[in-house]
Amino acid sequence: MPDTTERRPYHHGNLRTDLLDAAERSLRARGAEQLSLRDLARDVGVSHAAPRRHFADRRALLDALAESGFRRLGEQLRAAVDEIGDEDDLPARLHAFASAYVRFATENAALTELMNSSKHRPGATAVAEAAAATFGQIGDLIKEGQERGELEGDDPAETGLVIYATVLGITSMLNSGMIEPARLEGLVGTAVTQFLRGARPAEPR
Amino acid sequence: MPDTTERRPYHHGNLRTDLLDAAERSLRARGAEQLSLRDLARDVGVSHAAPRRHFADRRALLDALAESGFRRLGEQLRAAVDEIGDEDDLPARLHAFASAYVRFATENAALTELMNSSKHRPGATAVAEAAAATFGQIGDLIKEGQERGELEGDDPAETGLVIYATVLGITSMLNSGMIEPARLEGLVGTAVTQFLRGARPAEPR
DNA sequence: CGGTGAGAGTAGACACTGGCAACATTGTTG
DNA sequence: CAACAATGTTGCCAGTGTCTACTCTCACCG
Repeated sequence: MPDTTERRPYHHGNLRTDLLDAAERSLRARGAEQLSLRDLARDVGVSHAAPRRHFADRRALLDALAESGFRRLGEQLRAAVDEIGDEDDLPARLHAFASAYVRFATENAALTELMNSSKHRPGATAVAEAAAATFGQIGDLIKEGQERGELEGDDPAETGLVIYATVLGITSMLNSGMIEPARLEGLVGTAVTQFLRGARPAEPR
Repeated sequence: MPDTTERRPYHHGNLRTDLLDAAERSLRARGAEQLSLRDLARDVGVSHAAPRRHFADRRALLDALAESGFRRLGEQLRAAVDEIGDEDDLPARLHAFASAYVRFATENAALTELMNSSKHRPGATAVAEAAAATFGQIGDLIKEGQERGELEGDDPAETGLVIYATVLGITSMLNSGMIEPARLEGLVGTAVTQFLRGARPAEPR
C-alpha cells in the first residue's frame, strides 16, 4: 500500500465547486478577511497553486461567492413572497419579503457583508447583474400594488429601492453590532408599516 | 555627511496621529483591504515595528480610524441640522440630515464601509459608543417632531433608526455599485418624503 | 547634578500569504 | 496513437503581521 489515504486521482474532478463550498464554510467561520486560498486548497486536499486554474485571483473567488449568494438570496426572497398565497395582500407580501431578507442576512452575515462590499472586480458585471435581479423583485411587487391602487407614487423601481435599502441598512447595523438582535423584529415591522403608511393613497379608507 | 536627509530625531514626536493621517490617505486611495502597517510606517519614515507601540494590532488601527470617522460624521450631521435655522421645519432638517450623511458617505466611501463593517474588536466599545452617539442624534430630531405633533408613532429611537438605516442602505448600495450616482439625489428625496408621509398624524390638515 | 527607568523606535526572525513560472499528469480528440 | 489542452504540482519571490530582543532618549528623583 503506497499511501495511507486512498489513492487520490491526479485530477480532482470538481475542484471549482469544492473550493466554493470550502470557501463558504471558511467565510462563515472566520469572515472574508481571514479567508486564504492556500487554506482552501489544503481543506480540499490539493496543492496551493491549483485554485489558480479556476479563479484567477482571490478577488475572483470572492466575487463568485458573492454572485452565488445573490442567486440564493433571490430564490429565498421569491419563495417567501410566493408562500403568501394571497396575491392581493400586499402588506403581507412585503413583510414576508423583508423578513426573508433579514433571515438570510443574519444567517449569512459574512456572506451578506461580502455581497454589499464595494470591492468587486471593476469588470465583474456578473455580481452586479445578480444583485440587480435580486432587488428588482421588489420593484415588481410595488408595481403590482400601484396597479391595484393600493400604493401611489412615482417610479416603482425607485420606491422599491428605498424599501430594499432600508432592510439592507437594518441588517447592516445589526451585523456590525450597532443594534441588538432583540430589536430586529420590531424594527423590521415598523419599517414596513411606515413604508406602507407613506405609500398609500392620500385618503385613508 | 552621515545621511542625505536632515537628521531625524530618534523619537518621532507624534507618531500616532501621523500614522492615523497616513492611514486615512491610504484608505482613501486603496481601500481598507490594501492598507498595510508596514506601508504606513514607510510613509511616515519610521521602522516597520514602530506602529506596534501605538496600535497593538492592524485591527486596532482600523478601529481607531472607524471611531474617529464616527466622530467626524457626527459633527457634520449636527452642523448640517443646525444650519437649518428654523427649528420648526422638521422636513427641512431631516432632509439636511440625510443629505449630510450621503455627502459624507460618498466623499469617504472606504471609511464608511469600514465603519459599517462587522469586524470590530470584540471588546472595542469605543467605536460602538461613537456610532450610537452619532445616530442617536436623529432620535432627538424625531422626538422633537413628535412633541410638536408633527409626527406620530411609538418609540422615537426606533423610528429614527429606521430612517438612519434607510440612508445607510442607500449609500451602501451606491458605494457597492448597485445604483448609479445619478439616482442618488432622487432616492434620498423619496426616502425622506415617504418617511414623512408615513409618520405624519392620521388626518392630513 | 547624574543615574536610572520607562517610553518610544529599531533590527531581525518567523510563519504565513498571494501570485508567478516551469513542469507533470491526465483526458480527449483528430 | 500522438498531439494537445486542461488541470495539478513544485518551487520561488516579494510582501505582510506579529513577536522578541536590543537601543536610544528624556524626564524625574536621589
